[in-house]
Amino acid sequence: MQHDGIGVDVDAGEVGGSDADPLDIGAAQRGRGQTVTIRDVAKAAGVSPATVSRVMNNRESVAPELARRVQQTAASLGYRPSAVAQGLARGRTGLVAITVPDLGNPMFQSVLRGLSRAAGRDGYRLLVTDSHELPLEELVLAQESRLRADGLVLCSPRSHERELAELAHTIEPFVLVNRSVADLDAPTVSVDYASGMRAVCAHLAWLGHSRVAYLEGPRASIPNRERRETLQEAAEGRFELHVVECGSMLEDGFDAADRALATGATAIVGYNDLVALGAHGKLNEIGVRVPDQVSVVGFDDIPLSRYTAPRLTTVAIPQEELGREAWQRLAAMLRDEAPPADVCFTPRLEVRQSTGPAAR
Amino acid sequence: MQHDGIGVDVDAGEVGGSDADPLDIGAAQRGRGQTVTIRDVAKAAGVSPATVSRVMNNRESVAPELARRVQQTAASLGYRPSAVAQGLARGRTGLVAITVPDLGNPMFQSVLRGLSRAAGRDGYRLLVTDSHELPLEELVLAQESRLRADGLVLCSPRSHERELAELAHTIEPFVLVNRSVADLDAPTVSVDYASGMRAVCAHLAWLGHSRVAYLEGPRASIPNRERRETLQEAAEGRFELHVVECGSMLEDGFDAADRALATGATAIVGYNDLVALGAHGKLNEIGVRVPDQVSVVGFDDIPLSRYTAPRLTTVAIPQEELGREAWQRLAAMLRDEAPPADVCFTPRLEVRQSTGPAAR
DNA sequence: TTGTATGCGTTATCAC
DNA sequence: GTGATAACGCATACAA
Repeated sequence: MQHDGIGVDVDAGEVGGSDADPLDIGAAQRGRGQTVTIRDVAKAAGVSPATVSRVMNNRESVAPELARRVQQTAASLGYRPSAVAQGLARGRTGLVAITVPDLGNPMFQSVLRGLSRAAGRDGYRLLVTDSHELPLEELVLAQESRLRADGLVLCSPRSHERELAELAHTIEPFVLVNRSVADLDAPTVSVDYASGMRAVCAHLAWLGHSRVAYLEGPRASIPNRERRETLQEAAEGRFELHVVECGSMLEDGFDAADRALATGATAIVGYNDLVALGAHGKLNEIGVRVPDQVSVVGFDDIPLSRYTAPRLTTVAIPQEELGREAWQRLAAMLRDEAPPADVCFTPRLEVRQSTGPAAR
Repeated sequence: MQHDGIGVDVDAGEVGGSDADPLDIGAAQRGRGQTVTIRDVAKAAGVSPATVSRVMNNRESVAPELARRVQQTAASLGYRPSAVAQGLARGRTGLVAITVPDLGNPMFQSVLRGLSRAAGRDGYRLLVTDSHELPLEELVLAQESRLRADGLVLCSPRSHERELAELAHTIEPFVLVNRSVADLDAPTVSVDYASGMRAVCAHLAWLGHSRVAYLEGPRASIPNRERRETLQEAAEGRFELHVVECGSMLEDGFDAADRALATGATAIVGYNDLVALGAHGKLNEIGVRVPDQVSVVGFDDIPLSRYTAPRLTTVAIPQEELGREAWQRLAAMLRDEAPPADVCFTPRLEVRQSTGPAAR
């Protein structure tokens, strides 16, 4: 702020700078930052830009002593290579993009963390995009962020298969998390939701529940469809299932709780933990005791579900591992290698305190 | 994460990997993607690259008909401008970096969302970095991400004043959220935590609590210091205050609850909502009733605190607004304008169900 | 209105 | 080992 001259003209006409000002050597003609370029360092150190580049990248072929000198002048000038220019020259940005339906959902955060850690170890940074559960924006955002990154992780994409398949080539290389798409040979990391949901069913049936409400997730969500359908199948002959429109967020669950109760259900299964917790919040507010009067089940096992009162019974999925596995595949593709085979995790039912025998 | 220098990237040696492929002559020599460049479009449309550029950027000075033709050939070729090249040529990337101490904290997510929405409206995307509450990594990460973006938002920085001031010029332009730094004229968006904490004090005193435990946040956290000190001052003559080491996450609160109880406190104040909820989880587990036996107070008012059982009494801070205001200032700087004056929000005590009269 | 020629900051391919 | 120099893909003064 204080260093560089006040009011450096936005678009100084300096370009032709034939007048070599000793102080202001060919400075950037645009914007703030008195950008120190590789050339400035080269000039100051009395070497060629190529050599400076070699030194900065620890290329072996530089005389040790020269290297030190260059490093010193670089440091003294405060030289910092432009990531953008490097990106252009190298053909890679060192960035990996990821789009999620809702950054506010702890489940996606965990995936993010897994990805971030794994990619970070390889020197990659994350470009995060939140599509706000909007299928239409999703691919646009994905395309756009892919443009600034070397690869993309599509987390729980809500887009239609057709559009996804159509635009696939524009976001390549990418890997799918939480969803597989026919006609697409993109590496996929998924979870066997059906198995998890069947476990929930068995659990509730065993507890004697004869009427269950499912708080349905966003219509565009494939995991929701899989969970709902599995629930419907598995409910057959065990209990009556009522599907209640809901959503994916706390508020949605809160708002849907009434409708769930109206079905006479003694157990409520949420599309995810947030929805389940939202519903539980409502039950608490209107004095319905959990699990004495009504049982509540979530899905995902976000960190918080372990700390609520009562602790939430839920289906645990290996969230960080999803991120790690996704990176493993993307990294392979970035190296022009064949990615590891698709993987599908089997979730585990985490029985805690929010479920109990059916009230009678 | 790795320090810079060695092992900059795993695949450094690979670059030269594939040699001249007879198929993609003159095309990008590296990696996948048979990149369609502006030149290809120009050639195919029979115009100059400059014209294509004008068309792509909606410059007025192109004949309507020509423009359409160019657009069509561009579309048919599947041309998509390289964001990296644009960044280099324009001198701006369209990216804004933000570093937060913990992406897993809903409080920061809300700030993120506010920033994302505001910046998004101006065509900017977010480059998010999580410093994992590590003061040492923080600035390194910030510098690095700043290099790929046009500006930076430092959210609740944990770094020492000195280092921050020293490296300030390397991350400019930037704005501070949740912390002001003397000797630094960076635009700042903050919250008057002291006022919020005093409200908590008054509330607890009024409820008759004579012994209170504060679950302290990370040592490097300035907000923690401010909250703790305010609490200590305001406690004078009203109640006995015990400061308990804790942290910033759910687990930390859970683990610290025992120690808080051991002080004989009838009220527990958490550094933030997560910690408070974690502690509450523990209380629930060991059968201590909230608020009948022990009151619990949080800080931040994350969305979830409204849905817990009992609903959490907490200090509400305008999270999304922090993000919005931050962008307003950064945007101004990016336009070479003077940023709006610093702003400091006054939080509001949100009295809910987790606090009650002192148990006696 | 359109084309030409540079520049953006680095990397990489050559020669030397 | 080191130094010119051509990409990298796009934007933009300037000339036409």
